[in-house]
Amino acid sequence: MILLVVDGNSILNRAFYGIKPLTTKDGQFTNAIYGFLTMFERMKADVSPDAVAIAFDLKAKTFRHKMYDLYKANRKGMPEELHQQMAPLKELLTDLGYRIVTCEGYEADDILGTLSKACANSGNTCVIATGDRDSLQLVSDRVSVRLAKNLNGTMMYTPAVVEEEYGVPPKKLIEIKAIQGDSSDNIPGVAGIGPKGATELIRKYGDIDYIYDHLDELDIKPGMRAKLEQSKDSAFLSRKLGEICLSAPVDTDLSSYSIGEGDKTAAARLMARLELFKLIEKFGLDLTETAEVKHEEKRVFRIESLDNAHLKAVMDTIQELYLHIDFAENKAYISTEELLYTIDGENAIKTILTSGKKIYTDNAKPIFAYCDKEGVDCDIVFDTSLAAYLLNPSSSGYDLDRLCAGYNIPVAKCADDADEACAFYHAMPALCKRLADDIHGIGADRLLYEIEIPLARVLARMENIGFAVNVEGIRDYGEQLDKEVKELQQSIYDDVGYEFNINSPKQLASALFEELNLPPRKKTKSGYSTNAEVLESLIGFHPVIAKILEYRTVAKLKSTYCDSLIDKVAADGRIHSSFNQTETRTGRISSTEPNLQNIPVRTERGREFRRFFRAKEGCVLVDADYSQIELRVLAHISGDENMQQAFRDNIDIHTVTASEVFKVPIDQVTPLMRSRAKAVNFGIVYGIGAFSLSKDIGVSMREAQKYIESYLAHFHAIDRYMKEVIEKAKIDGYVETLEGRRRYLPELSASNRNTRAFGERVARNAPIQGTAADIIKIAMVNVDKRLTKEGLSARLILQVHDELIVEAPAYEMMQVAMILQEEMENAVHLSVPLTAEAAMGETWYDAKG
DNA sequence: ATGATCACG
DNA sequence: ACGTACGTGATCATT
Repeated sequence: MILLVVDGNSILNRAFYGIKPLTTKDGQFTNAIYGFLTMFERMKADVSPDAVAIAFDLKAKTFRHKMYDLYKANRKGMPEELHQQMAPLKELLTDLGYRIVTCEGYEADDILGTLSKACANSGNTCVIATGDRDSLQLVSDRVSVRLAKNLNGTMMYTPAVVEEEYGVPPKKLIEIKAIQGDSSDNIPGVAGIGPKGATELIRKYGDIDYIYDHLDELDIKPGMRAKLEQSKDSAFLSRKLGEICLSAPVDTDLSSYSIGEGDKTAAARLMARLELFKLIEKFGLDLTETAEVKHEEKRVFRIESLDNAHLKAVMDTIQELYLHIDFAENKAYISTEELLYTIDGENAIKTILTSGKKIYTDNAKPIFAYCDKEGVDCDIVFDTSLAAYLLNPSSSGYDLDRLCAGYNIPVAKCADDADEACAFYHAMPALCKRLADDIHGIGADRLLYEIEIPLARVLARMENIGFAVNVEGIRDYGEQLDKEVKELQQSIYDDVGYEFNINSPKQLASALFEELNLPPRKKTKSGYSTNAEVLESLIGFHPVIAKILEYRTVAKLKSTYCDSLIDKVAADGRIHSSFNQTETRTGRISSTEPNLQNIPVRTERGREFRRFFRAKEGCVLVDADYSQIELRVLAHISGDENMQQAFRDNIDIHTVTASEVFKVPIDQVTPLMRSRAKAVNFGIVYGIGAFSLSKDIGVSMREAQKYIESYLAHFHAIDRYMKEVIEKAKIDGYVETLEGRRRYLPELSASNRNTRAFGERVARNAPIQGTAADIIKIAMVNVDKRLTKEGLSARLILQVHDELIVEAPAYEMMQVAMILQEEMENAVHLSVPLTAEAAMGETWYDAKG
């Protein structure tokens, strides 16, 4: 039989430090649990063990470990974020049917040693799963080690692999360590001899006993001999410290480790409480089991199919309509206390939607889209996914099953034979109440009911309408680009001397840095970087570089913006992008299939694409964008008088900034100064560092630092705000926007410095970016209202973060431009004016100012 | 499935 | 000593 022995603490450490922080809504850290179970599941699948033992350390206090403690004195204790994950992890492992092994006075290593030996002695096979190399000394014919490298990868060590890598058999590794030492474990070894020397000595002489017994006779250089002599005691002590105990008093009856039944329901429930929904799937558990059902009165509901004849009668008895619609199947589900009605057919769906009832649903946008297509209206007052998104925009999904599980909503049992999902449709009333309470609790009522839900309707209409495109134009342009790609490709092959895949960063790196011997600048995980920044620094070294940059640009335009855009044109000659409202952590919306928010604009060649996005016959596009919305928001929330004054005076903000940073009068600001100041303004919004700023604008770090200091000295309230927002976020655990949109920041309490620094930058940026998102969302809702109210046929068709595009009949053009400007500028009232400018034209290219 | 790259605000 | 600006999505290569 095969026994899998897991080095619990070491895998847990790997998981904790290898995965970025992950927490539940209330700040319980879960990344190590997630990582541990992911790695464990993978190893288990690889090994297919008959039995599993998971070893953990206790506080060790035996002789050997007292010595350890002495040497480990400067080892830091477990950070709190990791410590709090220990207990739930152990509980999960037990619930999943695995046995956890600990032993008073012994470390996990010793348990691995003891169990692996027991295995080998009884003629069985043992696989050790661990994250550190200490256990390699245990490898033998019957014992192998799987070393976890990261979340996905393990390395398998058999005696042959160990010998190949270290040059000695596994047993001799302790001897090497005795000489080499190990700084991470504070094993001293022999001062002055490193891995190479130690390995050579052991390969030649076998062990330190032999070496010290025959020190005078051996053929060792005098310097090394002196070092060995000096550290003799240390060498023997080190061997003792490094040697894993094989006789810890643990249960060595292997059958007692066979995988048990556990309590899968408890496991799934705990995972749900930890919001680790991916794990529930990974372990093949069932979410329906996770919700707590009351013990005595196990609630049951029945499913009843409702035909059109009875539909109206039933509807009359319902005040609040809890509704899920499956448009693919043309099926609606209405939840009541004891029943879940199912209603088939489009007519019935329309009857329900137009009943005038207040509708509570799990996904409003498709319902709005349907109503828009059908020219009817419905009254959706609640959407569980939007509510849950506002409660935590960092979650990975907002499906009913997850939400119920996360809230521990009692899910009644379906008495009939039905799809499991039905239980969650039936649970919607309870779920909605909980979500609504929480939304109220965080003060996000206006955000949900007056912004996000109405916005869902606007987005649905935008998706339905789509954006007209000139397919022929795109196709022609594509052919032109294709020609250029092929020419560049050939020219690059000629320069390099052979054909290769230019799109492969790996092959390109080898062409540039090996074949052409150009100097590499930067490394990535998988080799030398070939990104645009690197290539630009190499222009001048070789004519091929410029061609590669050109090739990249043209190939990107061709594949991303020609080929795929043509694919997405619907039968009506228009592109219908999807706008996702629950995707970003800042409150922005995102656009997919295709993404219309990243159509090129910065270079002329890319910008040409916008000529193919056009208004339909008889219409024009009206395009309005905010001027400096993020800096205006910053001026408002920081209360900085200087910046506010600049906006009130309507002076170009980058010029003002340049004047302050470079200490020259406004009229002496040069274009270079302005462009650098612009970079500083951007940097401030993103949570700047001197390093990145210097890289961005090509000045020394000292210089960049000076700019930042002058900036913050002049805009001193911004300086204060940037400090205060972090302090507050550390206390509250989240930051929020003007409208109360939250973003939780577990990163701020991480032990990793870089992670924490990241959290601080996010704390500075999220309120700004998020408030700007709030504002344009309000504007969208209001623009849509106005267009309807004034009886116009103009319609919003696209939003690009600070820009709105309306397709309007030519004769409505001026009215629409006014509406856009007014509604955008008056969406909210800040302590600085908001300005928006509208322009129009037949194509997006022409309409963008 | 993940990483590298690059398009946008 | 180390890493280094916020937020997205699509494509291609690679594992």
